[in-house]
Amino acid sequence: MTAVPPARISHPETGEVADPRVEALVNEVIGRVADKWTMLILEVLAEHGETRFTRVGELVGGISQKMLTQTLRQMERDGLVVRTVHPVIPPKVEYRLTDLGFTLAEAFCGVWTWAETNIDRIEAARAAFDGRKR
Amino acid sequence: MTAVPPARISHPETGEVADPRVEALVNEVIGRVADKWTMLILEVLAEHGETRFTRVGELVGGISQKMLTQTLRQMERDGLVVRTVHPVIPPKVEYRLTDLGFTLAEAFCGVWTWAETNIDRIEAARAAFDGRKR
DNA sequence: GTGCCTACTTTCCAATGGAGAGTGACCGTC
DNA sequence: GACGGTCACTCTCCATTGGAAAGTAGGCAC
Repeated sequence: MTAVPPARISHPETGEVADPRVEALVNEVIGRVADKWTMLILEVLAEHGETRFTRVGELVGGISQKMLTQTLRQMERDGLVVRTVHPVIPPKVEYRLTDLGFTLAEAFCGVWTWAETNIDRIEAARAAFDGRKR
Repeated sequence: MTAVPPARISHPETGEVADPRVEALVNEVIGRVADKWTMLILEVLAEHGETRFTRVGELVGGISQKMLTQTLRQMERDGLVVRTVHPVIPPKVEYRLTDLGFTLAEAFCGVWTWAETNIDRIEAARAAFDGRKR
């Protein structure tokens, strides 16, 4: 988190950044992590702290139970969340971000604020595009 | 890009951030933009500047033509890229980021460096998880 | 007993994504 | 003048993914 490597953008024609092995791995990680539900869950866990299964689903909104379980499991496997099972009846399972998860949430924070500040521009662009083409 | 709103994370129990209408719109935008191919294309266009159709495909790697056209069209509609058709034979179409696209690329830059710096931690977490469960 | 609670799991079906072939428009070669 | 090549798609077929809804487990209240 300290010692951020030099920017990876804004230098066209300057050659690749690193060896292709790392490149491929990074792409694989991006593929896993840059998914709608992962981002949304990351956000609610960052905002609400330790949260129960169904509550996460409510806060995310519009997610099916299948995808909720699946995404949470994936995130647990990648070390982004910790799953705590309280052996009570009825069952109680809580999820919270690990340090790693938190750093990722911070990284995504920029995208979030970008989305907030640029919604109008996107909608304008869409309207212009749709108006032009049809 | 100026006047970044206060951080949206790290304050559990502090109540929601804004009105739910904006919340929903932001989620919709995130859903569109936080997609594997969009991120990857954004990255190559940020790094390589104006680029031709097939070249983008090569640089992204592993993307089908269908998804390439589809994602580029979507990005064009959202005002992230500009599509320039040179009326020559054989056809030549170039794509480049708009200012808006560039700001998004910058926002994603944090995720990129996060992925680079944390690959080892993710792999370790996965190994631990898989070892525990099987 | 019958329900109810929660966190899943399973089943079924519709939508998405990938592989690969086809298309159009023209040019250069034979 | 038929033939192949180039490039940016577009179309078709099929496997995988994702959503909706029902089922499961296991004990507790009635």
